Amino acid sequence: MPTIDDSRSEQAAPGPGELDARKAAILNAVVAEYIGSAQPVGSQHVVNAPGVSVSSATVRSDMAALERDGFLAQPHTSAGRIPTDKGYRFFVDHLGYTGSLDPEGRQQVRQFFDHAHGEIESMLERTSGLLADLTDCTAMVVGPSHEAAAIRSVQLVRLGPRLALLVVVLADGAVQKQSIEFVEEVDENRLSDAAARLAAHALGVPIAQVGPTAAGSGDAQTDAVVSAGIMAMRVLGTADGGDQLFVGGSSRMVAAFDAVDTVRSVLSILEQQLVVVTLLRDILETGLSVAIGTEHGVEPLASCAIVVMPVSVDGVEAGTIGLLGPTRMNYPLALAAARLVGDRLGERLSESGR
Amino acid sequence: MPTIDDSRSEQAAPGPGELDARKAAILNAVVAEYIGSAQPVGSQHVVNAPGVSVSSATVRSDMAALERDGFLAQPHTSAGRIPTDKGYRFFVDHLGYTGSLDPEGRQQVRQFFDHAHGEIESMLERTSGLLADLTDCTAMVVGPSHEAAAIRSVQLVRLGPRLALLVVVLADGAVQKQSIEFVEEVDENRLSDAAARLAAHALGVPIAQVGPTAAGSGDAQTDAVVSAGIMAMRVLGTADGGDQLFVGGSSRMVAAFDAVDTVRSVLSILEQQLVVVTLLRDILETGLSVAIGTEHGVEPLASCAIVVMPVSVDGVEAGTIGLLGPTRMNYPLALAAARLVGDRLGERLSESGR
DNA sequence: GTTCAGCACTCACTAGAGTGGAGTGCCAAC
DNA sequence: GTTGGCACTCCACTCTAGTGAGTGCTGAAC
Repeated sequence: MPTIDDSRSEQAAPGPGELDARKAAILNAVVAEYIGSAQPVGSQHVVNAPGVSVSSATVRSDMAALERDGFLAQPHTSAGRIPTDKGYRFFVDHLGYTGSLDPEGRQQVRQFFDHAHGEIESMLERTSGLLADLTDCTAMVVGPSHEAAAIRSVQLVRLGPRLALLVVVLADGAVQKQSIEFVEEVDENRLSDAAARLAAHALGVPIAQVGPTAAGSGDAQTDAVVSAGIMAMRVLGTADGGDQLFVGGSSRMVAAFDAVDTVRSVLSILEQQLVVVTLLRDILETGLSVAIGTEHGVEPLASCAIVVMPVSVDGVEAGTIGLLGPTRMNYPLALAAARLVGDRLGERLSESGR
Repeated sequence: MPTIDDSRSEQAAPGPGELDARKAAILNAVVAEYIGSAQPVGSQHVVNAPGVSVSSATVRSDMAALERDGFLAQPHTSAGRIPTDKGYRFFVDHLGYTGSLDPEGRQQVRQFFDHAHGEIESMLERTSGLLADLTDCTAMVVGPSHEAAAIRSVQLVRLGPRLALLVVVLADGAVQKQSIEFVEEVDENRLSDAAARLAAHALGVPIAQVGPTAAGSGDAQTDAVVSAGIMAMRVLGTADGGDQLFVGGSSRMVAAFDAVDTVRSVLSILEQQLVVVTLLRDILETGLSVAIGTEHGVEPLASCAIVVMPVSVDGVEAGTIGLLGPTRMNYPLALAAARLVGDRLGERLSESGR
């Protein structure tokens, strides 16, 4: 459909939803400036941008066209333009260069991962802080899902006469627990018998695929303990409890909006783990790496944009990184930071256990 | 200096730092109204308060005296008065009735603990949400310290040729883990030997009191694993990692202050686990249950007040509840909520394991 | 000497008028 | 299609009263 024309620039023929090269340049310039200044951008500010070598009058007529097409909006007549969600969308879709972080940022990331230590949870927590620092956004880090991790150890630890703790260790180093209450006292022998049978039933099996029943032993009480243990494992295997969320730099949302109500509702969303985890997963599933405005469907975040980046551990998409900011966030920076940190984090998580 | 007069009311002789009955009533009325309205309180608003049956002119002269003594302040001449930190301090110190929650609140607490279930972490997390709901403050819940809990189980789970995970289960149901990396490959026998010796060394001992060394076995590699395991346990036993903090309702700080900067700095404090935990501990140690303004010494929280309440598990102070709000927070409500929820939570944590 | 009505005064807050300036849309000329 | 010029729009800011809640002071009453 696009025809090659004779122009010296790579001016694509504007198809539906497309823009000619100059309009695209103007739109990009408006978005870039608005991201920096948060002020409506006038035609005069754009004339010197690369790809725009025309007068301000021409820019104005192009801007009017961009407004007609829904890429820009005017707060009021006689004000400059601000991008619409559609405008931001075009901007991120046409980010030509896959930008990389500035040297200081790369240095910071390198230092972080050189000195990173400790258990996975604390590392993810600190990663969220790093990302928030780099991008001035709120960072969300979802830990690797344990669904696929094989069970390495199953143990029943007595806590009281009728209470025990099921402790499951997974191949990826995660430890999960679930307390089990018995209807009647269980003696030591039966408990260790049950533990042995649970181990036999579940060792090597991914936690999400633990079967519902195991062969009976003849002893009713032991059987009861075993089936309680299996039930507990199946509870652990369901997704809800498995995903850990770490949110860093939520205070950075305070300065992002003028309206106090907006800040408040955004922060309360961030307090709801399940909502955030689901949101990130949904965005990832649609194949996007950026969700702008209402694209994700969570209404209180309508004035926000979210950058998501999967984290691959041993080649499998395991965790997720998310960056939350106002729609006028610095997309190139956010994307670059998410990509770099995501890659490094994935490498780091892959190599542990070698 | 102050003389006892013939008054029919139980006017106490105002000692140093004390106030006569009417001034106290006026101060309390000002604080109470300011908490509700967040507006400077004029003399006219106070004349009908209990204990103040004088004209506004008299109230004015008393207010002037209260201002001289540092209990009240004026934003500017010809404005009403607002309480100073000292004024709030007097107010909370003389809260006559140990108020209790309103019926709906009590109902909410009852329902919560009737339906509370799941592991301790998620319960504490949800408790922080409950407290935030009840008081409209930000709630902080510090989980029971595990220092005194005896070790019930020690296990070494292999994750890789040179990597194992130390899993320690404590009597209170907590599970802690620490990964251990070996300099050379360790075979299965040595690993289980080491695990057995670690268990023998540590079982029944509180995690914070695990001894530094255990008897050697003669086999150098096993000894190395054992001592690595002991080291790991001692790391787990140090306080830092042990205290878990759950913060709920941080979005409620947004509306508490006019200044965006204040909100931002308060929220960034809340992101620093260690700072918050230390802060709560410090306040508790001074014996206060309320720290107002600068009393706690954390500068960014100078316009905040903090209500703390220890949580007793089995008669021992184990966890802590904290409520953070602006200095003009609703102290009676916050104190009542913290006390009730703290008590119920303590009961709940005590009974588990029976 | 404590209380109180009266009074003059203070000062944030609000509304309205005026002004400057950034920005637009339109148009005729190139 | 592009451009300089021009009239117009409208926000943001300043300035100026006017308003009203609230104060401090004073002198008289109890």
